[in-house]
Amino acid sequence: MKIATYNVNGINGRLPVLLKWLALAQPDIVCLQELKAPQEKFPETPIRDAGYDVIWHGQSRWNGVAMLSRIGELHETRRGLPGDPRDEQSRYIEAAVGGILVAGLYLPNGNPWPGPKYDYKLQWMARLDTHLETLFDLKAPVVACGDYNVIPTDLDVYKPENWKDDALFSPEARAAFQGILDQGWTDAIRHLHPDERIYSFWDYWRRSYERNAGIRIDHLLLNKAAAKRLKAAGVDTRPRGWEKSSDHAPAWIELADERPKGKNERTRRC
DNA sequence: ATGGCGTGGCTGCCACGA
Repeated sequence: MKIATYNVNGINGRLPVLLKWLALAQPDIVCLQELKAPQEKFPETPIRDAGYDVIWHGQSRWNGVAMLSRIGELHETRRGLPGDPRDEQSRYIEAAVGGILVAGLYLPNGNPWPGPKYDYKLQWMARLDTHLETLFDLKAPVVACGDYNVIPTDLDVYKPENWKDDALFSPEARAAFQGILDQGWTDAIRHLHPDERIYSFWDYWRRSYERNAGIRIDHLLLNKAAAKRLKAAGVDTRPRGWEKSSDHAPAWIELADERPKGKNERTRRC
């Protein structure tokens, strides 16, 4: 089972790129961020025509998250991150599908730092920490993926000194991300590639992608049951080189199929 | 150090992103 997270930076402007990538990569479950479309302007029909069930939480101009599945119906368990009823930004959606629980999130950018947007980011991360703690111990596999807008370590940024004053690389944001990992979550890409430079975002300007001047901010976190099934993880850089691309590329994992139970044990041994 | 580019919304710009 292949699960991906992709910040599309505008779902309607990006639809041809998204559909081309879905056909190419054939992901089973996809979380999308930065739809930049109100609820009624989400392109539901072309996505369903591509073979996916879909749920989404839109917002005019900014934010917006969606989830796609081609392995069965999405059973939505939550929209909106709990912990602040006054928060009206569309940044969190959660659903059960195919025996696993998937959370798709778009963590606030937080720039400029310091400032109210930065405060909102840290508050949002504290709420995420609280909520993910309730999901970690579920018996079922849980995948919490999305644009975290956090560069976890120096290995995740092409030139750390350029980012030292940025909210994506602030000590507090990094500590908050580490705090979530300390609950026991596995950063899938880093776990399988401990020393490799892997990026998921490249600025549009200064030929950043051509120079591979990127950062890794799109993450897939796995609880114990999900980590046990982790087979592969990476970033699919192909669409980043296409015309009219997002500035992000999709990050993905592959989970092993659920192990057959009971009567199949014997036949597997033969 | 600054600016560079791109999206969407409502009209010649502005807010926002990372």
